Amino acid sequence: MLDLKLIREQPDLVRWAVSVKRTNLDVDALLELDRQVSAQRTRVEALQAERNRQAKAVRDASPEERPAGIQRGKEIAEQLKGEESLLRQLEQQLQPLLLQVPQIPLESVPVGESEEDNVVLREVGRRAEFAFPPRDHVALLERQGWAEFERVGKISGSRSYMLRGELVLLEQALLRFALDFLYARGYTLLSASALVRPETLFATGHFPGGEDQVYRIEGEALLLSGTAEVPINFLHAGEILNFEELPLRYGGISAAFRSEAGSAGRDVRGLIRVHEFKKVEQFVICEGSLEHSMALFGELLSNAEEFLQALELPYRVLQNCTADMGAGKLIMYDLECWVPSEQRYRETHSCSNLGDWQARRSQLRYRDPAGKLRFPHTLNNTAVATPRILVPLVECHQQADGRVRVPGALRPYLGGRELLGRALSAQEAR
RNA sequence: GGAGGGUUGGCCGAGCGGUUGAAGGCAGCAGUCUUGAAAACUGCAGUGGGGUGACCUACCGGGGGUUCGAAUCCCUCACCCUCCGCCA
Repeated sequence: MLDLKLIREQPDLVRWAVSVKRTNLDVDALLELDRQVSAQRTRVEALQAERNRQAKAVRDASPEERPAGIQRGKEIAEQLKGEESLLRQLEQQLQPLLLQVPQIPLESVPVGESEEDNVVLREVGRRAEFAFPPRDHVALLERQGWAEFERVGKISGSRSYMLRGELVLLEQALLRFALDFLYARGYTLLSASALVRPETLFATGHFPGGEDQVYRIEGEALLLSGTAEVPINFLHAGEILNFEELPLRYGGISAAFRSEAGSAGRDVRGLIRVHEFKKVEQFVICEGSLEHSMALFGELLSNAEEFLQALELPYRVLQNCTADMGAGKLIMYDLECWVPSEQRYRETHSCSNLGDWQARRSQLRYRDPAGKLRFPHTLNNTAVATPRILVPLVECHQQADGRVRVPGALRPYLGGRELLGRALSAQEAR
């Protein structure tokens, strides 16, 4: 959500944002409706003032004057009823439009038309060279007995998976490493429920627009969130935060659910795109200035990069262009890890600075040192998401014999083991 | 699932249907006093919307209703607490 004043005073800026973000929003219709709401509000308030005056007059009236005063009050109340209901109608028309107004991207963000226009900022780490034909993660997992792909379909349908054996431990190691990693950097850890109310999804900006990505619980007004960003963002909703406690740094672990409506046929095989996964998310609430939030954007980004470096995974940093960055975002970088079987990078992390866009929707404020109420900035980035991260991890660290080398950072979580799996025979490994 | 009690400003906590936007306290800001600080005392001070301004208006968990007039009465939803039942 943007400040209505900004929309009124700089409609061209908003039109620009709508255009470069490929949003479908009629800014002029919004402005016209806003004018109608303002005019109607003025009418309603004038009537309210009259009603209040009349009520006081009745209170102070002599018994003889009273009936006439009450009659007059009734007339005002009757008229007010109609005008108020019209105001409510207009406001209800305006509200959904306001929720669609995108954040103005930073000037530095490349303007683009699709994800094709995202910009590679840098590539880090050496892509593994294999002296043998590398297997893809599905083949690797099946041969090691590390996953159930065939049977699980009868339990949960397509895009489902079940990890098995040592891979369960590897997944837990990754999650635990991510938590320790953030804890060591002063992040407050949260173990969050994915079960959330609809307003939490409006607050983050997933709604309106992302409704078909989210699972609903039948008979309940609850939904299954696709990221801990949703519950964490709403944790302080409606509060006035103490300036001294900013920035709030959170590391939240949760289950994550995504319907993947609209991705039919894409990545149906393996662990890249599944309906349910586990994620450790970084989430920060900071002072509402670009100076602060961009510093923290850098922090969230380098946390993720250091994490990937600790996993010894080659990755690249991508700056998302305006068309591929989501309505609420000021700026967004994706981290993509190298997947040998596909000979390309796949997204594992997504780092965003939302400015005050989410905070406005969440009624989240703080009092600055001058005593003025201000909206903070919010940011988020993945710390780790599994099982997706397992794809580059097992593929990049696979050995000729089908075993998987454990990067040093994870060994403490796996009893010091350097290799997972059993050496496959030449026949098995085929 | 059943029964009852609650939700008021940054926090705590009063509040007969009509000078209550809301007592009082704490915290905050300014001043007096003091070498300085503390204490004490005095004053200022809620949030959003509208107006150049005096000022008007809304907000006492959300929504709806009764009334000339609602923080106060009614309905409804959410949440919190207590007891009973069930339960990983």
